[in-house]
Amino acid sequence: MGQQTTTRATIFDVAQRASVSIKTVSRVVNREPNVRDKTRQKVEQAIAELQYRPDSSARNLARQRSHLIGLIYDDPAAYELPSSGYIIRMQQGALRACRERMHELLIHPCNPRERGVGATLRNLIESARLAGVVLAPPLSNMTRLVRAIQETGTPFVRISPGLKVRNDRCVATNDLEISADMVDHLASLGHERIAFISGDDTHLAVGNRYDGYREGLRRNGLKLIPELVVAGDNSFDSGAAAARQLLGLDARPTAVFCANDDMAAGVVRAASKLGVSIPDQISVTGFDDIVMARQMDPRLTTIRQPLARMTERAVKMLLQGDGSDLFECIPAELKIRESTGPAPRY
Amino acid sequence: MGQQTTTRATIFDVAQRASVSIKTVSRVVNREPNVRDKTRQKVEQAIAELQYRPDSSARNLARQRSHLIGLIYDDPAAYELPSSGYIIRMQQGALRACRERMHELLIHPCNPRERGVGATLRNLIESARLAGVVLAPPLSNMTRLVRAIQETGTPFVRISPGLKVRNDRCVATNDLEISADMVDHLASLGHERIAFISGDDTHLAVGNRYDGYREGLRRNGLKLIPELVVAGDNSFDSGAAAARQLLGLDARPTAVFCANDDMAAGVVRAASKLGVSIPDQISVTGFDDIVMARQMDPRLTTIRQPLARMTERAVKMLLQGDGSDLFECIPAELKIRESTGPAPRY
DNA sequence: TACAAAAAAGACAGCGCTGTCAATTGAGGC
DNA sequence: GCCTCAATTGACAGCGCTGTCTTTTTTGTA
Repeated sequence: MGQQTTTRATIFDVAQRASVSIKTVSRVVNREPNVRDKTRQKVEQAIAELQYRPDSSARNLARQRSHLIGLIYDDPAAYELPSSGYIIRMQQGALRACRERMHELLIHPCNPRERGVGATLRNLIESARLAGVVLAPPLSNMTRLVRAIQETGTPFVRISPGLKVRNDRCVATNDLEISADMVDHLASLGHERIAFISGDDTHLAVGNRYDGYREGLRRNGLKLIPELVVAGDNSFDSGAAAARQLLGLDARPTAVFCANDDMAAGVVRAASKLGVSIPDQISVTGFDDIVMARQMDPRLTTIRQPLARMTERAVKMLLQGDGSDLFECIPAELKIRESTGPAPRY
Repeated sequence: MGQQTTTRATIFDVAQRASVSIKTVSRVVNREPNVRDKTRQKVEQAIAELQYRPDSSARNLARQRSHLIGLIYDDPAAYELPSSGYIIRMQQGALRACRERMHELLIHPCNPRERGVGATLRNLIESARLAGVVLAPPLSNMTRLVRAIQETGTPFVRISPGLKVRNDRCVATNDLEISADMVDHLASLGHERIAFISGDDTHLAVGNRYDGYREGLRRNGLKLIPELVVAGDNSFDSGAAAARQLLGLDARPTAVFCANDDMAAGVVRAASKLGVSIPDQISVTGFDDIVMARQMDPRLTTIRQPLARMTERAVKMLLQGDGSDLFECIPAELKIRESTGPAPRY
């Protein structure tokens, strides 16, 4: 229809067309108060006619901060981790909140072992003048990084397992509690010899899961049997190896609680190779609810962290403005499926 | 150490400290020519002392474009797709190139079925003044979206399977050719009855895979047997269903080529439930090389698309400046593993 | 030593918006 | 109708940088 001027309309063009000052246009665009209805309409019409879109760069410069939220997480490329689901879910939540608040999401995977990450991070945050930063685990528990971000003075929220509150904003989940609940579930099925395969403990989360396991045993009147606690490294293979070890025991466990789903998948594989049937002879549970958990046979009983809701909440905290909410816990969920069943009778 | 002034250093502060004009500082920062070595050093020292970081907003405003690259892809949240690995790999490649070129990556999943996506996209691109846009499949083949982006006049590159070149920049992969290669592989193992499970064809890619399958049959002197071509929908379950159908045939196929790994996993599951052993009784191949492909038992023979390298290349094209490269094809790779073996003798 | 030409450095006007504060208008009370 | 006060609206100075054009300095040459 209308002829496209070669240059984009600016706030000035709109003001002229609506016969008001640019400040009034600014008020309308930013939904500021003190604009008469009739004026607003005039302006809105001019905006529509000119297809005016505020220029973020100019706005950012004037406001002294951008409309960008940074999501910072452990770079999977640095390790070959199959953690894509984890990351995607966090991105999804953050994106939801960003959209709602008219912000955009900048993703910034980073390798914490690299020299100078702190400086790089500071540089990004300061030069882009990020409106806020969400720091995902396990980075959220690395003092060096947290400090680097603090130094910029930019608002940030840590996504953190566990409850370690500091003086900054944090969204957590009840991973310790829910791990104990998983033990409850197993205990209620009659299991007494419940093994635990732990993971790589750079993830603080993993420690919490173990603590939850112990808490679960305690409150179900079960005692911790040292030989049933095996160290894994979060990988499928380490799960399989741990399973072989556990299944070789004279007194086998009747259930295995794995600190993550990958290891649980390894356990399932190893068990089926050894002809041990799940859940008839041994129950297996994981943690994370990765996509594969629903595609395994049997489908894996596991724990689903509310990752998307956590980052969504985090971004909202950031954009709320008031530093009110300092801490929030969003509960994880037990997903009971077919890999757990009644304890076998001997 | 040094006292932190409460406000950040600006280019003006640096200029003053180095006793030069702001323009000279700008030249140094942007590596422009015509700066004497001695001057440069003076400026660099001042920059270091003041911890000066150029303000992107100001720079973007002056330059009339941002340092942001937009990566636009099909929103997995809109479908419950387990496509996270696919997305992460594309992000990784784009991020690599962005870092190298001092740009940042904005991710923008979008649901093409939604009303007004085009407008939203235009709005994003224009108001953020993106430096460039990378459009991932299957969006890269949707005329409506491509047109919306074209209208903004912002440089963009389509990541596309197949070779359908238009007049814009595009990074492709040889999915048709490599699919035919997969058939070569099966044929070389003695297979003659090779089934194909197709996927959802909103992904143009899927059509190419089927074409490649047919091409492969042709060049190996095998004829297409209609009852061996079954429609799936890219899901695990549809793969399993298709497998049951194929295995129920009087004249079973000895190999199944699935248009993606999820379906292949479904096939493997269904086969093992039916007591059909892989690869002894039937060979199975997939497409995508998802993480699970390496964790299945047997590990899945499949095709790996160079997703990361494709987006990396795309971003580089964008930032190259010269509109030279219009089309580039990066070859996919055959990953031969244990799910394929010699055809059974009857 | 002098002079033209090239190289280096600077001056300054924007880029398109928001924030502050001043000016104008409208409403209500007398 | 006039005055006061609050509600609206406008004027204008930045925000921190880059692009263009001008001025100054240096280099090469006769």
